[in-house]
Amino acid sequence: MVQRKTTARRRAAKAPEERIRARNEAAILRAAVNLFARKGFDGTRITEIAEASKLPKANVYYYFETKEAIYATLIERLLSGWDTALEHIRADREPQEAIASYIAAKLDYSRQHAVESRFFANEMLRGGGFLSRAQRRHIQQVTRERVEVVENWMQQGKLRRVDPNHFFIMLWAATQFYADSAEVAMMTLERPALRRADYIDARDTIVEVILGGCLPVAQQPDPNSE
Amino acid sequence: MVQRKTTARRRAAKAPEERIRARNEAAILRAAVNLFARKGFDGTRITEIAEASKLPKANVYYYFETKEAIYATLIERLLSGWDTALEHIRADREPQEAIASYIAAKLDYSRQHAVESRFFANEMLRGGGFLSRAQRRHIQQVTRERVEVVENWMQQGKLRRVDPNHFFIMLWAATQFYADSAEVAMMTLERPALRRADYIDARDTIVEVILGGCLPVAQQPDPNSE
DNA sequence: CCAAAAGCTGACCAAAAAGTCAACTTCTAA
DNA sequence: TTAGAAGTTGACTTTTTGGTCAGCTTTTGG
Repeated sequence: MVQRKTTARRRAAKAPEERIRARNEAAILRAAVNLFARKGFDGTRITEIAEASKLPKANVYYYFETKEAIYATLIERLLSGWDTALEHIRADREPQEAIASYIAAKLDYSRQHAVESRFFANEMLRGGGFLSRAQRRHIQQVTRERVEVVENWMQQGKLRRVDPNHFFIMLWAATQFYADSAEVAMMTLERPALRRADYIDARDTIVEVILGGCLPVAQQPDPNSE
Repeated sequence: MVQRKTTARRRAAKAPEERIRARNEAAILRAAVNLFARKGFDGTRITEIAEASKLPKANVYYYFETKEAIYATLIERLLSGWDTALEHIRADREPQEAIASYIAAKLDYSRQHAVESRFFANEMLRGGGFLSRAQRRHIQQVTRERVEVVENWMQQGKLRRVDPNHFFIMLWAATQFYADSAEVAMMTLERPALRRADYIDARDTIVEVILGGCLPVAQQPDPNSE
C-alpha cells in the first residue's frame, strides 16, 4: 500500500499521457477530425479512420461504440477551444486594443487549428444537428457576453454605433475564412499554400479596415502603415 | 414540311423547358445540390438523390452516368452565378457606391442562393479537388480583375491603402458567412431562421464598417444611420 | 396511324461498408 | 509470480451502396 507510489517508477506505469487507452483514443480522434473536416460526418467511413490511425478497424470499435460517438467526442473536446479568442474582448480593455488582439488571436487559431475549424464549418453546413441543446446554449451565451461588451463600448462612445451582433459576425467571418475557405484565399493570393506572412497581411488588413470602420472618426489610429 | 411549325401546337411539343429530359435533369440537379450542400460529395448517396427527386434510382442513372457527373454538372452550372455580384466592382464607379452595391448584391445571393453557396463551401472544405484547372483559372482571373480595380482606386487616393487581396477576401467572407455559416448567425441573433430584416441589418453594418474602414478619413459618409 | 426513339423501372449483382466475436496477447496490481 | 483486466485482431455476418440490364411504356416525327 505504502509502496504504491514507488511502483510508478517500475515502468513509468500510468503516466496519464502514456496510457494505452489515452494514446489510441488520441490517434483515432486525430485521424477522425481530419477526415470529418474534409468529408463531413456522412462522408467519412470507419475504415478510413482505422487506416488513418493505423489501427485495425475492430480496435477502433473497441474504443468507440459508433461513428457518432467519435464525432460527439470531438465536438465536446473542440468546443472549448472554439471560443478561446473571444476572451480578448474584455470590458476593461480599450476597444481598439481588444479588437486588434482578438483578430490576431482568431487568425492564429485559423492557421494553427485549421482542421478543427473546418470540422466545425462542416458541422454548420450540416445544420449543426449534432450540437446538443447545452452546447448551443453555451455558444449563444459566450457570444452574448461579448456582444454586450461591444454594446457597452458603443454606449460609451468608444465605438461607432452599428448592430453589435452583425459587427461581431463580421469579425468572426473575416478571420474564420482563412481556415474554412483557405482554398479560396489561396486562389486569390495565387499561392500553393498560405504562409505565415499571408496571415500577417490578413491581420493587418482586417485590423486596419475594421478599426477604421468602427472607431469614432475623431480618434482613428494613425493612418500610416505598410 | 411547311406544317412542321404548326405541329408545335399539337401538344406543346418540344417547348424547351417542358421537355422530359430537361425537367428530370433539373429535378435531379435540384435534389442533388441540396444534398451535396449538406453532406458533401462523399456523404451523399445516389439513392438519396433519387428519393429527393422522386425518381427511381435507375432513372437517375439513365440521365447521369455517375455521381461524379452530377457533381461536375453542378459545379459547371453554378460557377457562372458565383461571381455575378463582382460585376458591381467597376472602375468607372465611385468606390463608395460600387462596394456598397457589391455587398448588397452578395448578401442577396447569400439569402436567395444559400444552397448553391453551401455547395461551394463544401467543395472548398473538400480541398476543391473537383474544380478543373480551367475553372480554377476562371476564378483566379475574375478575382484578379476586380482586385485590380480596387488597387487603382487606392492609387487614385480614393481608398486607403491596404492589401487589396485581403480587402477583397474580407468583403467575400463577411457576405458569404450569412449563407455558409447561417447556423452561427442564427445562434448569434437568437433566431430560428434568418429573415429579410436580418440581411438588411447585416448589409447596413457591413457597408458602414467596411466603407468607414477603407474610405479616406477626409471623405467619410455621414455618420448617422439606423 | 405507326415505327423508331426516348423514357422508365423492377430486379438483380458485386463491391464496400458497418458491425460482431471469440480467441489471442499484453499489461498491471498485489 | 500470477490471475484477472485491458488490449488486439483476423475472420466473419449483415447491411448498404453503386451500378447494370432487359424488357416495358410513352413520346414523337412524319
